[in-house]
Amino acid sequence: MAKGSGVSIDSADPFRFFPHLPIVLNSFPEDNNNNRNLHNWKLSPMDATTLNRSPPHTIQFPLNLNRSHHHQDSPPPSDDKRMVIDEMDFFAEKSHDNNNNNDAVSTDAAKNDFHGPTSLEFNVNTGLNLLTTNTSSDQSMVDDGISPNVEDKRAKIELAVLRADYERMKGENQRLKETLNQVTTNYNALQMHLVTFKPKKTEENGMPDGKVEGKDIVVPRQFMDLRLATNGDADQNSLSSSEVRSHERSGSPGTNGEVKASKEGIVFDQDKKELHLHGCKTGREDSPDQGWAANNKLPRFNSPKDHVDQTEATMRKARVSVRARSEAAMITDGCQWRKYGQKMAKGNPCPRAYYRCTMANGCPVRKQVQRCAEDRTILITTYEGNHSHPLPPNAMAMASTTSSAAKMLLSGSMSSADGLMNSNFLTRTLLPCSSSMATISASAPFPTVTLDLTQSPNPLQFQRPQSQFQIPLLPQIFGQALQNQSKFSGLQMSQDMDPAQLSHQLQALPMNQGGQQNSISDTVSAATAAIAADPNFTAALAAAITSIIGGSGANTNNICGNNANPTTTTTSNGNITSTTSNSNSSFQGK
DNA sequence: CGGATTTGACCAGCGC
DNA sequence: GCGCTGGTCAAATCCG
Repeated sequence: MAKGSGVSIDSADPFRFFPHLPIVLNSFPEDNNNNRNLHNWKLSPMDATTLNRSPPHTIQFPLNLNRSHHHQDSPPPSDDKRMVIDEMDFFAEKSHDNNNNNDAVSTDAAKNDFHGPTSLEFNVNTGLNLLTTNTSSDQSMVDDGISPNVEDKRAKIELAVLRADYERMKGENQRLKETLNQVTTNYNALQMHLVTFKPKKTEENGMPDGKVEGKDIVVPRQFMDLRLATNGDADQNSLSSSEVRSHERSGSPGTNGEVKASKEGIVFDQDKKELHLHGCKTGREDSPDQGWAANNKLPRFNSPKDHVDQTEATMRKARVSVRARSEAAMITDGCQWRKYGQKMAKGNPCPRAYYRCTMANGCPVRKQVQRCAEDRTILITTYEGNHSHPLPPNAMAMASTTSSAAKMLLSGSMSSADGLMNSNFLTRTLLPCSSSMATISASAPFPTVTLDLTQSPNPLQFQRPQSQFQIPLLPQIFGQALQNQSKFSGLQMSQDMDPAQLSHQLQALPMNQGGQQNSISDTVSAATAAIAADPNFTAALAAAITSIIGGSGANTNNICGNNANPTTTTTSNGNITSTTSNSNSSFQGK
């Protein structure tokens, strides 16, 4: 337990288990029916995803099916696969999409989609093409040698009908998928525009971003903040950082202290040093200047926008640490990091590495990576700050999760009358099924949410074996849950805060920082909710979400999900994945 | 050669 | 005021 450094993360916190993933897939009805196979393969979901976007070589299991397809000569796939049909279909579709739009002809995809025996059969016939063909093929299958009876014809017709339905369904699924993709792209595009224009706007207005921004978007504001932070402009405003610090110490409301004060104001407003949103006591929390906190000191708020900024400042202060088993030096979260320092932390023989996001100039996000002293197989990654730039799909999961957790943390703390965080609230929020997947460190200098992916689920919780692929989804869902919760809590807070503040806050939530991710996740969740009603689309939706979120990364390695992360691209270590296999270290990927 | 990493120096907050 | 600690900077070094 390192002292107070935000790190308390390490061991200080009573980590709780994170019954992750399993839930996810299981939640999908179809899984119950089919997925067993997938689970066995451990690839499934991801595979599906990867299939969709990655080149064939990445696909292992599915490909086989495809091959079978391609090699029509080869014997039909085992019946086992039949079970999976539905899921595969979706995936297939994706792959299909990826491959091309040419349904009819290449139908490859379509055929591929059908891994099931039926599919095969169809495929063989279908290879030629449409329903008609299929029918014919069907005939061969059905009739073989038998005289064409009325029944046969009926059967054919039925098959044709089914096939038609199938095609239709496929089409729908595809459309849904396209819609999701569209939304995602549009969102990213908007995000980019915002990032581009926002600064100008605020400057032009000469207004404290507050208002304008508030309405428009929060992201920009962050951006502004970030710039300030990075540029060290804060000082320009009036006081030097040192001055600020001195003020803080003295307890003067101005300067940096203002940030806090204002923040607090959001909640209680007064008690400056005693009660903080964070639930931390004064001491270190006041040392925003330190390390990561440096960002916090930067923005000084004199304008009305203050409360908003304050909120964000708070956000930046909030930290989210992820504990995961990994042999890799660092988990891959989809972002690009640059190491800028390494230090030995007190109480831990393992050095702590400092990284900063390099995906965009001035991105304030930083992370610390350190192995747990007690169990060196556990890698503790602590994130702080919000990205000031759009994130790649494969980075969204983690970013979304962390930002959501941070929001959650903050909102939770704010809502609490005494300034203490309600860990139960948070934990419950995270996942209904889990009561202890996340913990909040009240002792840490900064509010810290710890997501422990190293522990096995609670005995009472899901025992079911987990498969790796589940992991990827978790973060997203997890993040979503958090987000929703945070929003929810935000609403609740309304009671405690003034309308203006609330509005800002609410506005901030969606777009905030990792904002884009939030939006996306929101979008996805919304779509999910809408479609979920129809059980028939559950699987499709699952596949779509998976592809967009986890798969988008396109990292073949990503099987591991973020959070643990997906070791995406570069790093190669997919370890984490296994790591997450909370169920046990057994998986540790190697 | 350019970018990333390493590593010691430096700064600031905190406790004594 | 001093020492400890966390965090950052930046020159030196490494690597592709």
